[in-house]
Amino acid sequence: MIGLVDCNNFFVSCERVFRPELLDKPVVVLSNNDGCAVALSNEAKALGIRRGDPMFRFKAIADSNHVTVISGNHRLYHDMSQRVMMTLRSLADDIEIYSVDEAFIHFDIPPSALHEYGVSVARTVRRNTGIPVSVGIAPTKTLAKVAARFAKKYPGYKGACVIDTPEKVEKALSLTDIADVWGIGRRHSRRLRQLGIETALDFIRMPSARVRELFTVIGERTWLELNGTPCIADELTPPDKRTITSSRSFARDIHDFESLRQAICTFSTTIGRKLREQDSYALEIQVFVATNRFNERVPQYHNAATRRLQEPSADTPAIARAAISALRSIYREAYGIKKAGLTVTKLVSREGRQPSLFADGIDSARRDRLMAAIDAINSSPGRPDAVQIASVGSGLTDLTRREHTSRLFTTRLSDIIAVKAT
DNA sequence: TCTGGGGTCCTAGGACCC
DNA sequence: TCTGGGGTCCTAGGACCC
Repeated sequence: MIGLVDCNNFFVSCERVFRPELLDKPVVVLSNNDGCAVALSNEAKALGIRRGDPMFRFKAIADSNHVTVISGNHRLYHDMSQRVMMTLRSLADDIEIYSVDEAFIHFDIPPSALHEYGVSVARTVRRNTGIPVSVGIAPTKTLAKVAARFAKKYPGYKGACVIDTPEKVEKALSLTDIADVWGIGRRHSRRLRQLGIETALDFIRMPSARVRELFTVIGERTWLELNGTPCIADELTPPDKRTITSSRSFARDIHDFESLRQAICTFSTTIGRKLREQDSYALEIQVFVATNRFNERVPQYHNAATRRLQEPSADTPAIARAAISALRSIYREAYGIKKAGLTVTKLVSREGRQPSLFADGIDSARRDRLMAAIDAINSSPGRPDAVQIASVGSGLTDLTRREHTSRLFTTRLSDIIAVKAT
């Protein structure tokens, strides 16, 4: 048996830990630029606001219902995530971190004690971190996801639902809409509905060959998992990323090259740090720019350019230089750019790094030491951006909008809440 | 006026090899 | 007039996830 632990309304719950006055109130956490709803409390969902809705469209509802809207504070959420995962590690034999708010847990518990175990996991995470979670326990990961949905939906489960018999599988799948199955997205669920498949139970009764024909081996894997055959491998140590992207939409259309250049340098800084964190080196970079696809009144332009680095690199200035060169080749004065980004690809490990025959004058060992020194300074508490490359300039601060910020309750000394005023 | 960011995997088709 | 068989690698596009 495997367990799935899923944090309820995670970003909203993080904010509520430090602002308990928001409990039982409608709360929405926004994406970059305060653009879209990315997390909602149950009370906000009940008002009809949906994940992904743009703010300008639900603003009237939010204003008239006293909805608290908060700009995303991802450093806080990341820190809270680590606290949740640390607690899970103490409760399970092994954990697989699946996303910022979800983890699979492995354990050795007798069948009769599974529900009690799940309840205690939920209770302990809540007590240690303040974050409410739902626990699903079942023979496969996809079924554990189904179980966790029931645990979240029905308070009677006390936070944990176990699916451990064929009868329970059948009951649960008959009550699960096909669109709510992990691995079945919008397109596939629409296709399945056209074929008369409404529930997960209808789906597992299809012939597997038919499923494979329609949805390839991925769909077949979901079918097998729902039928009780585990097909999703355990990943106890997460594999290195194969591509790394940093990108942003801007609050307005950007018409000057200099602002874009500073944005690209900021993306290079983020990507350089992430490459070094996993000890990878990139051989290729791609820059893209795009106009506002929602605004039909402005001329549209999308373009991307690729550069190959002289040798595999995790050196922020080297990446930034190549990225600026690529940006220059696709920048067109006539267009207002709404979104831009940088991706590094063809990543290799330290051992796989082959120096260039022609890269004269690059002392990569020296550059590595410089980057390591910068990373060491920037990772000291409270100073994430202490040392920057100068070409970052003012970075993204003037280009993006955050009007409803919350505090860095857990990572900045001056933001820690006072329990009692002195 | 205002619409997010970061990933993975699979497949088909083209280029190329012997 | 008639034009093979078997393979790899890469990329773009489409699907999915959080």
